[in-house]
Amino acid sequence: MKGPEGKLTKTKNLGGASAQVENSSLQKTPASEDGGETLSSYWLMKSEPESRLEKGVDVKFSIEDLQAQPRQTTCWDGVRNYQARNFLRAMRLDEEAFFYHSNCREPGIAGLMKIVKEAYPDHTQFEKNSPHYDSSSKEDNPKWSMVDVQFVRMMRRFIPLAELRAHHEAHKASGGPLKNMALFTRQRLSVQRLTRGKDGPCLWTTRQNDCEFTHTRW
DNA sequence: GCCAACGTTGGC
DNA sequence: GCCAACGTTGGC
Repeated sequence: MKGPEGKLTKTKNLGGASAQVENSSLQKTPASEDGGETLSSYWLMKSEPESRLEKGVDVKFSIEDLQAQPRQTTCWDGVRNYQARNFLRAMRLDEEAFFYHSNCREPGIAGLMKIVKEAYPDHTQFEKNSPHYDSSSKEDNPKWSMVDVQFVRMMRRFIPLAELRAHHEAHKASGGPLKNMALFTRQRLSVQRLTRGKDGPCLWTTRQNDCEFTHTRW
């Protein structure tokens, strides 16, 4: 597939040089003005980019795999942890999520995607041959949810785990924005919210920069 | 409700 | 492939 619509999200050359926002207060998010009650969030979601069999099924799903999907969109199935599930349910349309590669040779943030459908029941919980089948979940009261995500773009530069950790460690001492980053404080959580500092989320994107927190840029 | 056993996650 | 971290299960 990857036919006509592929261009939407790839190699955007619009805007490019003209945007000259500086730190903080930039990037208003496409927030629909609904009384301003809900601040939009950024998220981090983990997936394994290298092949691994789980109940005979390969669970590999890299950001390249997302990019190769029809309309570059997929459902994010298989989350079986309550805290992670609750974050899925808190996600709102058009919010952005960092795609994190885990359990692989080079762990780190590979790219960006956005939420294109809010939480609905994860059908794989009812599929007996799914690696994520849950016999305790009933169709009339599903336990597990998923969202649909769409590829936005690759990071201009891959951000390795080691680099995130170095910032996290430094911020633990300095009180910086990544001091409580769930990647390190909630080690096995596969869906995470990036917490807000007073100027915004601890980690987010801008038009000019792939990824930044407060005044540090990647 | 405690907590040991167990299973999974995920870096290294 | 090892193994530490940690969430879940289930006996009591």
